[in-house]
Amino acid sequence: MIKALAITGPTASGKTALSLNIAESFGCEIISCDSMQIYKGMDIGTAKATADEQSRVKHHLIDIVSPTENYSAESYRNDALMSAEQICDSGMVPLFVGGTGLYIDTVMRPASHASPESDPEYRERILAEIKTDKDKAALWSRLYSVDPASAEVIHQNNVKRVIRALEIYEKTGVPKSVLDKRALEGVADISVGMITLDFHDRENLYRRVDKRVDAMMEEGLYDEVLSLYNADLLREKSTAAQAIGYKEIISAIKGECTINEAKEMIKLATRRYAKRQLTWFRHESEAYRLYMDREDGSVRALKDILGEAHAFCKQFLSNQTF
RNA sequence: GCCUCUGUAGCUCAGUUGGUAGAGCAGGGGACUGAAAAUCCCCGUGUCGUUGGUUCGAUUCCGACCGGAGGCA
Repeated sequence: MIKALAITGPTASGKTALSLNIAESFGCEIISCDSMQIYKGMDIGTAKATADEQSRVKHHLIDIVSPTENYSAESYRNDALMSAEQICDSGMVPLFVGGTGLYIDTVMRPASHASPESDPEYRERILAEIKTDKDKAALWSRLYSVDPASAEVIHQNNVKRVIRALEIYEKTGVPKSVLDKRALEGVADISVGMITLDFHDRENLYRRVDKRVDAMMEEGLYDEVLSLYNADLLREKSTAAQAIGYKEIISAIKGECTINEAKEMIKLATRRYAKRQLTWFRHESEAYRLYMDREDGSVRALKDILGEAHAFCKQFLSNQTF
């Protein structure tokens, strides 16, 4: 059983700074838990730890694939567990840091279940047929006839999920709902002590988001996207090209909007993303909630935040029973 | 100074032939098991600028006043 720490929370909440401090204090190596920082060359827009910061603490799962490649939650699970084992073998503590809720959850799940790999061609083929609401309803009915339990929990407009559930049934002959149930039976290989960052006053978070986007623009986000785009690394339907900060700048490059408009759209999209992340981490009931501001919304001293985080990590790492 | 248009949800605006109102965006809540920074679901009471008048009843008609835009002097 591997014991690991984790720091999660919405974008711009202060995960990186906290993680460096914790890593240096508790002898950790960091495993990034971020679906976009895996891509090479996407540095400014994904707010990767700087080269300097990465030299202070070893980081894993950053810059591991080209923006043109496909990656997935399950690839992440495999890579992350492998990294965690390596880190433990070298006598260090794995520290997961990032805001991709699905990714951190895959790590904490019981052993990988036998769902088939996703098939981009299958998706494309089905997606191409879906034009109207009627098509969506028909697709959903198709799922209902083979896997009613999944159909009932997936809205018919959520075409991506409907397709995935159908794909699983057609490749394995077993409904997704059955596979999911089986997956719950195992035992996780890893025990994670998770801190999730939160704010009493959401405006405090939104202000940090705005400031960060301004900073990214000053650091040269436009040029970063432009050179990736010119090198044909941000292709239309790829996951990387859908990243916040990248898709908006691509629009500006194509002349669909001004740079300033792109900047405002990035701020808006980032705020909405942060909100979704808050929703995700709220259901992380085991996690320790660490507030970055006081209850009245005023600023909280950094040393208080660090003190609270240290206390949690110390307690978790010394606890022998789970 | 006079004339015309305009003032409705945080923003942009519909609408009510007089029976107290609704969209988009923003915002809030939620879901999430191999695309996840993606994808999807749910949520709209606001002195209808103020104040008089007509009316059983006005946000809707009339007057005055106060904002805003334009035109003529």
